[in-house]
Amino acid sequence: MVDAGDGSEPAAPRQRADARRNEATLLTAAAAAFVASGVDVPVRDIAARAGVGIGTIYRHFPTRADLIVAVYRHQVEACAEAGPALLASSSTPHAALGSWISLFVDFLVTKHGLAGALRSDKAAFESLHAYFLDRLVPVCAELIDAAAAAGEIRRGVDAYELMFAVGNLCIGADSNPRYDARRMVELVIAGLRLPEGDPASLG
Amino acid sequence: MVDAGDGSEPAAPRQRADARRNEATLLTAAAAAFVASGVDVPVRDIAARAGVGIGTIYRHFPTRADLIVAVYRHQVEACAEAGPALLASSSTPHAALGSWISLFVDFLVTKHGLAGALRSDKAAFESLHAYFLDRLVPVCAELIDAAAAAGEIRRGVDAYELMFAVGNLCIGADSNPRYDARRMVELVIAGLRLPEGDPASLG
DNA sequence: AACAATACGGAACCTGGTTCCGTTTGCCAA
DNA sequence: TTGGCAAACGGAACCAGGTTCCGTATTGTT
Repeated sequence: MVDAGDGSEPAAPRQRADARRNEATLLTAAAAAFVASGVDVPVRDIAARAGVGIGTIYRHFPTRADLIVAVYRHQVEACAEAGPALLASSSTPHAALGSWISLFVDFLVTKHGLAGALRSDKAAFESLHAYFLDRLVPVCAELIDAAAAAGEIRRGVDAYELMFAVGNLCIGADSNPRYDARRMVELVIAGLRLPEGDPASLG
Repeated sequence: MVDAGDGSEPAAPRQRADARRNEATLLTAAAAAFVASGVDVPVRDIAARAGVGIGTIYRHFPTRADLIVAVYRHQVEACAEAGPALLASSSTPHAALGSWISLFVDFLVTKHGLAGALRSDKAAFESLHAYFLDRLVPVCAELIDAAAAAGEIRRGVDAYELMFAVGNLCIGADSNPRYDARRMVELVIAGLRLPEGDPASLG
């Protein structure tokens, strides 16, 4: 959507070679730092790891959220794309929804602190939140609609709300051996099912 | 229960009058500050509000968690005590569990940022986390056991895990009009129910 | 080779938590 | 009532981590 129309990358008013190099270096350094110390790792540490100054990191990634998004973009995209695929290949829409959410949960819990960062109220993380939501909520909505249309789950479930809830459930899932986010998310997914013989108990 | 046996307060090697006064002042100031700016309000703000120095606040409440616990102790106690009462007065254990969780959720979502603080990985919040859990997990376990014994919910649900999950679901519930934690928690509680036509899934 | 634009580094600054110590205050005993 | 001392106070100072800013170095072009 930023593309000017030519071949590959867009309106970039040509970037200097060292800049491009540094950006790549930073990306790998950040990825490594995130794995080693979580997404809350101090900016200075990432800069040091990449062998660049603090200024450089801020020039390329004005907010920490930009850096996180850049590092995980591939995986988020993959997750988004898996939605329709699962819908096509699963036995039922509800099964597809379950598998897809499970994919998302796996992604989140394996990134130290990412779920927590998503929920931070710092303005800097706003765009991180927004990116995840923009990309994944529509996919989730599609799955929910399909399951609802098939009569497998209750109606009126909001995709945004569900994604938000799942994200929340993943907080602290790493770092706490007594808490298994997957199990709790499963409970939510189970709760979506229509009560089989008891429609009256719905709110 | 902490009382040594004499009249009122126990082994306190007598506290100076001004100290006692300041502690009370701080408690009210903190409560007000929490309401106004959330539990993350800067320590300096609380001190200013109470008209005392920063040192004083740290002397009385070495960590922010201590302050939070002190401010909300009454409500946590009340919640804990409501457990057995609900079990006695509700039509079914599962209903009691639902009502009790709902009580807890109402408590959490009305305290700006408290749910988030509970999940902070800062060491200072460790004791906050511990207090909530120590006090409420046993109550929750009792309700779960009763419901399981009555055959209303699946077996093997861990009280700690459930409380953790519910706490997580409350994060961001204030401050985000599009997210209703109560609804999501209800989903979890619904998910606890035994699949009605599927006795094979019983533990 | 020289110049302008671009990018870099990191010192400096800001915010907020935490510590420390010189000063003040309350309490008791003489 | 007063002298003395431990308790308590206040807030400056320190630390950590994020963010800004600007003098310097690098790139690429003419």
